[in-house]
Amino acid sequence: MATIYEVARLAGVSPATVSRVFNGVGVSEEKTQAVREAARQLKFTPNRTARTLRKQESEVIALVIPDIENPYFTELARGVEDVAQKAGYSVVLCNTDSQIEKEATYLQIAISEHMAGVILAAASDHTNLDELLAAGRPVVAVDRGTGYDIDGVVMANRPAGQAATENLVQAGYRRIACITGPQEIETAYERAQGWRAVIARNFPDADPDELLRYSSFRVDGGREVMEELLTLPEPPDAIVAGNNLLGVGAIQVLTEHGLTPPKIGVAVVGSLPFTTLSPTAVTVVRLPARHMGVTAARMLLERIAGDDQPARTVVLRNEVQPARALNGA
Amino acid sequence: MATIYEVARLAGVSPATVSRVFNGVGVSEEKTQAVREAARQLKFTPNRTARTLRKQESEVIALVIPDIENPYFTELARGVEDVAQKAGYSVVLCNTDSQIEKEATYLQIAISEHMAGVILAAASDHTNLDELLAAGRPVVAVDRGTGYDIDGVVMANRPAGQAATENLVQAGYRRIACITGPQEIETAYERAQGWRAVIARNFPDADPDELLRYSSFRVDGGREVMEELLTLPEPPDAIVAGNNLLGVGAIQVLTEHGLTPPKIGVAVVGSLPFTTLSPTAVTVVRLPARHMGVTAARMLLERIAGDDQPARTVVLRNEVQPARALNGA
DNA sequence: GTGAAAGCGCTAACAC
DNA sequence: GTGTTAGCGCTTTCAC
Repeated sequence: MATIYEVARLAGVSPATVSRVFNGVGVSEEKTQAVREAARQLKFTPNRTARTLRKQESEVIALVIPDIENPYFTELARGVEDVAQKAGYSVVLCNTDSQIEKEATYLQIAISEHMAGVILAAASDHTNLDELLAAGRPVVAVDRGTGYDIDGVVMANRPAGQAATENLVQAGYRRIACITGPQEIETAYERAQGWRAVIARNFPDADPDELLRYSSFRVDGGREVMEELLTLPEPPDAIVAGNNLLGVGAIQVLTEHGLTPPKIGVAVVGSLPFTTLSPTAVTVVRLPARHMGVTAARMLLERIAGDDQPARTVVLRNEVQPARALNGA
Repeated sequence: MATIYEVARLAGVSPATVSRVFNGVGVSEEKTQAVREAARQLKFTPNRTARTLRKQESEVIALVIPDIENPYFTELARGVEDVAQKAGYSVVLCNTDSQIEKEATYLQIAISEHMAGVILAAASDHTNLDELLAAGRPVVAVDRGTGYDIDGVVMANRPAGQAATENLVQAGYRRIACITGPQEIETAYERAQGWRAVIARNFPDADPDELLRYSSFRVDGGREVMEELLTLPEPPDAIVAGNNLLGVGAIQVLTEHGLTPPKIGVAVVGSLPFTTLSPTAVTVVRLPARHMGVTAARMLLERIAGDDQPARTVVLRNEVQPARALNGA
C-alpha cells in the first residue's frame, strides 16, 4: 500500500500537500493535478487507521441492535445505512442478542475504535453509557429509551396497541387477548397498556390479567403463549400481538389448529414482510422502522457535526392497515 | 481516555510492560498485578486504532452481503458472528444492495481499515478482488463464486433444485413451472438447471422455456412473475421457487387468487422462517445458511492465522422437508 | 524480565 | 499556497 510520502515524492510536492488534496483544502490547480495523477499511478488509498488515530475520530458509526434476524431491525438498519452512506459514513452492525454483556463489549469497541457515534436499541434498561458519553461520543436511542438524557426516536407504542385492539373491537370480537414481549422492555409494556385501556373501556367486566401474556419478542415465544391461550376454559376469540415475530408465531399455531384468520381475529403491532397470508385476513399496525432509522441517523450526524442543543425525542406515528375481510372494505 | 503511558506511570513501570501485560507476554507476577490495578483505576481501554496502525492488522472482519433484509443472509450473518466473536473478532456487516459500486466501496474500506479478512457474497461475477488480495487480505466466498481461486462455501444448488422439483413430481403434479433469480447469479442459474433436468427426464415433451422465469431474488420479483405465469393459456399446476423471497412472493399471489397451497403445488429452495402457512402445505428445501456462515468464518480465521494450503471449496448439502399433505406422510 | 526508542501513516499547527 | 515537523497511542526490536 502506497503512502502519502510516496505520492508526494512522485508528484514533487510535500506530504502535507497530498493530505490537503485529499481533504479538500486550498491547493493550486496544477499541484492538485500532479497529486491526483501520482495517486492514481501508485493506486494510493488513504490509510483510514492513521487518519483516525491522528484525528481521534473515524467515519464509522455503530448500530447496536438486539436481534439481527428480526426484519424490523434490518429495516431500521436500511434506513440508517442509506443516510449514513450518503454522508460518507459506514455503518457497523452489532448484534447483541439482547445480552447486556455482548452489548457492553460492542460499546467498548465503539470507544476504542474512535467511532463517530452510536445508534442504540438497548438490550435492557440497565445499559451503561457512562464511558461512551464521557468520551464525548454522541448516542441516539432507537425503539427504546435508555434512562439517559440523550436524543431518541421511538414509536407511538401505546397508540399502536390501542389501534390494534380497537380494530378488533369494531370488527365484533369480544374476548381479545394480548401477547407481548418481556415486561421490562418498554415497547412491550406500552403496547400492552394500549390494549389494556381499550379492554377496560369496552369490557369493564373483563379481567385483563387473564388474557395478557408476556413472552419473548420471538416466533417461538408467540407459539408457546398462543398454545397456552388456546387451552383456556374460555379461549379468546381474537389476539393482539405485540410485535411482528410474536404475530407470526401466533398465526402459525392458529393455522395448525385450523383457526386460520379471520376465523379468529388477529391484529399485529408491526409489519409482516414475509408473511404468506391473504393480505386481508390480519390487521397490521405498520411501524415505520426504516423511517426510524433515517431519523436517528440524521440526528446522530447533526450531533457529530457539533450540534449541542438539548436532547430531543421524536415519536413516530404508526399506520393501521385493517383486515379488509373484517370491516367490509 | 487513559493511555498506556499514564498506566505505566501509575504502576511504576514502562509503557512497554503495560503493553506486554495486555498482550499476554512474559511479565512478572507483581508487575502484572500493579499494571492491572492501575489500568482499573484509570479505566484504561487499549486504543485499537493505534494498535491497528502499528500492527497493520485489526481484529475486525467484514461480511459483505447483497441484501441485509433477506433472512437467508441474516442467518448466515449469525453463523459468522458466533464464530468470530468467540475468536475475539468483531464483524462489520456491509450491505451492497447487489450494486457493484457499493460493494467496491466497502472492499476499499476493508483495505484501508486494515481489516483482518473478508467474507463475501458477491454482488455479481464482476467483483474485483485484485487490490484486496494484493494487500494480502484473505477472502472467503460464500453462497456464490467470484472467479478467483480462493476459499469458498456454497450450497448444493443443482441438487436442491432437483429435490424440490422431484418432490412435486412425486406428488402428482404434471405442469411444474420454475421461477428463479437473475440468470447471471450462479445460484439462480444452477437451481433452475436442477429443475430443468427433472422436467426433461419426466416430461420429455414439455417446453421448459415456457415455464421458466428469471426475476430478481426478491418478494416483488416473485409476485410479478407469478402473476404472469397465472395468465398463461395453460397455467402451471405447481411452482418451484428459486429462493425464499421468490417463494414468499409467489405464495402471496397464489393466496390472493384463492389458490392456497396445496391446491397448487409449491416447493421452495430455502427456508421460510416467517411463513404463516400451515407447515404441511409447502415443500421446503432447507438451506443451512447458519452453517455456511460458521464454516466460512472458520476458514477465514485459519487463513488469518497464516494457513496457506491451496484454496478449498466446501459444498453444503440441503435437507428436504416435504409438504406432508402431498405425499401422505 | 524490563526499559528506551523508533516508527506505523496521517493531519494540523506553525513558519515562510 | 506550500513545506517542515511534531505527535496521535501503540508494539516491537534492541540493549541490558
